[in-house]
Amino acid sequence: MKEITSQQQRVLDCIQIYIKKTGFPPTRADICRELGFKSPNSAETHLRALEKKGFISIESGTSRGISVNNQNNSLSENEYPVIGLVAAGSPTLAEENIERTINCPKSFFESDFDYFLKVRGLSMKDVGIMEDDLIAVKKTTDVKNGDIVIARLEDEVTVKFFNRKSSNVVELEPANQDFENIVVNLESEQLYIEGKSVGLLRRS
Amino acid sequence: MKEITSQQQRVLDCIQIYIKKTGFPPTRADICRELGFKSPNSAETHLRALEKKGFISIESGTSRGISVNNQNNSLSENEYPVIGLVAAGSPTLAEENIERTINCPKSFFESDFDYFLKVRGLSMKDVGIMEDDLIAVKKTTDVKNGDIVIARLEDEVTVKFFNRKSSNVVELEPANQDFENIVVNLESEQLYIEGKSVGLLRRS
DNA sequence: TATTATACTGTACATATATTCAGTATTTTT
DNA sequence: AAAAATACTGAATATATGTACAGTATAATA
Repeated sequence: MKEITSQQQRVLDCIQIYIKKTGFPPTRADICRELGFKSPNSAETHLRALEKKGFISIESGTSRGISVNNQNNSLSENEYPVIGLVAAGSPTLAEENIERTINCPKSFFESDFDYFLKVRGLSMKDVGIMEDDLIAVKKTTDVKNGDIVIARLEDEVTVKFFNRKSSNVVELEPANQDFENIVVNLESEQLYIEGKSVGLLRRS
Repeated sequence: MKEITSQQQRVLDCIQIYIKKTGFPPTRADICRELGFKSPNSAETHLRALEKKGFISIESGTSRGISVNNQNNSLSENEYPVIGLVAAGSPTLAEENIERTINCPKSFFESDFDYFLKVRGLSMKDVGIMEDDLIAVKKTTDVKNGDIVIARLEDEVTVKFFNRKSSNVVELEPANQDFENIVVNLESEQLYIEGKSVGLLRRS
């Protein structure tokens, strides 16, 4: 995705506002009217530039055939995948791990997030994370002590408090007295931090 | 909103799928192609019927000028009020009780709901309802034993399990051993069931 | 320095598209 | 029993719209 110019940004904004307002994309003439251009070719050349840079797609020969490309992945802007049981060693977001998707506003939680993780077990019961709850997970390795993290240890994915004891030792702490702390020696064991919890959803 | 016929539903579905797939609404010819009609007038009459019944709007003289009216649609988003501390005796949804609103899809929880209630206290801790959690509340008095209800007892609003003991006695049961059951004798006390919990949201 | 990208005006035209009119037939409502 | 709604085919047409072509001008790039 190349850089967008300020005028092209104006046109892109205009398209998105028009769609939001009317439900369908603008014509070249509509864009001219909105932005004060006097020739439909002004809009046309901007559209071609936006298409070349990947911001929109244009269906040729089709009236109002403009669609705005969602910069991120194939998932539509507000569909978030729900990850259930993650198979050992497979990438978390692999298609076979996606149980279903949930339509949710992007800024629904305090931070943006990438997927929902369906909770198994009661190891975080004391902070109100129950079986089958959906944790909103932000993919990041930038976690602080006290964060609720989604960690992969060997072939196990687990949700725990993160607590770095020293440069080589991390403790994963449950919030349930029936469970014990997991002490990870980073020299002998591999610990992947998949992300951290930024919110929770329960649908019952 | 009048009743929709099955063919009209097919056309409406076709429009929504087309928009989702392409980013812009279909033409009459597109609808014919998708549904196997041989005359554009077949689509036209269906569109007129859908417009008359309020399911869509048509911008006349405008190509692809169809917009789906989602006000009652489950996909549409809505602003839901967040109710915090409810003043004694005042209606729950009175403006002064609304802390803020949250934009949330209508069909976000299993059942539709009316507002979010911000939880105070830990009386339902053992079922994972923590302080400051937001409970999605459906306004209803139709509750069953075992439902988590929002009940008003005298001037107190509380979240508890509902348990009808007899025609005149209801028990409100916490999910926390530190709290005690509230036994309500309906003959001597007034119990208002404001609604029941249909989901939970935590934003941290 | 030549070339390409950006940022427009203005005209023209083929065609994509909405929309009307004329029919036919069945079902639902009044 | 009549009227209205539903559910189509088929043809015709005005216009809404994409798009090419001809210019002008400035900034960025090679």
